[in-house]
Amino acid sequence: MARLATEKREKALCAALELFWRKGWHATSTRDLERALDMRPGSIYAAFGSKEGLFREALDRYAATTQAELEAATEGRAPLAGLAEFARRLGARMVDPGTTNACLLVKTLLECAGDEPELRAEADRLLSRFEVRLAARFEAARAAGEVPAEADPAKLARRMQSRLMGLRAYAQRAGAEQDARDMAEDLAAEIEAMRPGPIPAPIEVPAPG
Amino acid sequence: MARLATEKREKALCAALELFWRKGWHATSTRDLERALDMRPGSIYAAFGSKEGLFREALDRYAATTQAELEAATEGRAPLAGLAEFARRLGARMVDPGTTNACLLVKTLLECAGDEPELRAEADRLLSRFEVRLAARFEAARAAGEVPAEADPAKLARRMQSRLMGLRAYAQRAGAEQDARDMAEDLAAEIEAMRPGPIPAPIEVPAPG
DNA sequence: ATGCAGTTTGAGCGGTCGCTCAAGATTTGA
DNA sequence: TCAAATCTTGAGCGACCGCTCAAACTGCAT
Repeated sequence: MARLATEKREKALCAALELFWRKGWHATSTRDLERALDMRPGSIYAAFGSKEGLFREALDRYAATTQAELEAATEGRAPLAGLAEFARRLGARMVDPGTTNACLLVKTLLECAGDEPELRAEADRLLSRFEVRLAARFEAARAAGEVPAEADPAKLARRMQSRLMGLRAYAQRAGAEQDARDMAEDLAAEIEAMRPGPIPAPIEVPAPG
Repeated sequence: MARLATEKREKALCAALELFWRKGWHATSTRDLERALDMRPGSIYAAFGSKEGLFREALDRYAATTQAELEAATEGRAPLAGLAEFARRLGARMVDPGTTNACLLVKTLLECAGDEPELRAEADRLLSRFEVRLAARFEAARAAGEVPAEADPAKLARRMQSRLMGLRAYAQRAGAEQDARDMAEDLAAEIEAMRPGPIPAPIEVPAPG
């Protein structure tokens, strides 16, 4: 297996990620990839082994990027404030055409559930790893007294993960970007409201306007 | 275009729905369908026109079934109680292998976002129709005084839709059925808690045990 | 029994898929 | 300068894709 110059390989992987994210695993053909990476089939197979190998590397890269975004959002903030900031940044990134608003890991989890158990398992593993990071932040929140000592960080992480999955999937609907941003803001506000304050926040906030 | 005996056609459509739901649009081949429907290609094309025609009919049937489940869950209950019951029933149905725990409309929305704009639009339309039904229930809740008069039924419906999408997608993870059931119960409880009561429910319930 | 309209059959079409590999191009080291 | 090592190229393989259609089959009125 050949190794391209690191820089070129990175660029190719980035282009593959963009394509897979937009079109999904099955709908992306090797011909599409050849065009997007500006590489001939032999070179792609020398560098990445197979279409599946390239996809797995793209998945890993995607997950690493998302983790880095979590680090960036939480760094230098109190635990709950960091998690809220992450939700807000996700919302702010929701973009108009919407084909890549949903999480690639979720798209893969749903698309590869029927067959392709390895790809499904890989997406599952990466989602799990991210959830562990969320749980660590909630554990830090507990240690800092931001959430009750009896709260279960793993459960809170699960709930937040599920909420993020939902709002990002919703954002793939036509013209739903603003709605998704609102939901991200709601989620962020709910996370911040876990910190005990003078007035318990109501569960349902009346619609503005 | 030929018309099969209604009964046989229904059975074929049901088998196609099951297969499409499990494997998704791209991964389901016409050979798979021939096997599952026990029909030869000519008969399938005479009855449904094309693979896409069959898929659209399956989508419509799926959406109609889901709407019927909403009717069944809400019938004879107060608005909020009915919506909570629907969430609970969805949770109770989460099943072990998990390949069909996610919503077919969401799977289609995500899988067909890149190309296939018509299928994406069809899934979008059916999701929108369901959301309108949810909004009607929340509007009934407002009329009944179960939620504040200033609440926005459309926004509440959007939020619930997004939550359902999230928990059902989460349920496609390996071994996540119980977690999904818990989230469905949480959602149901939150919906019921919108009704003003003597004690405002806290946003975060400490984990049991 | 017979003719006919409607239905089902399955071989197989033109095309695309993921992928291979011999041959050519490029880089490397002496 | 030139041969060895390495990387790139692209024609093309076998398999499978969605789909067609002439032929065989079926049910029914006569």
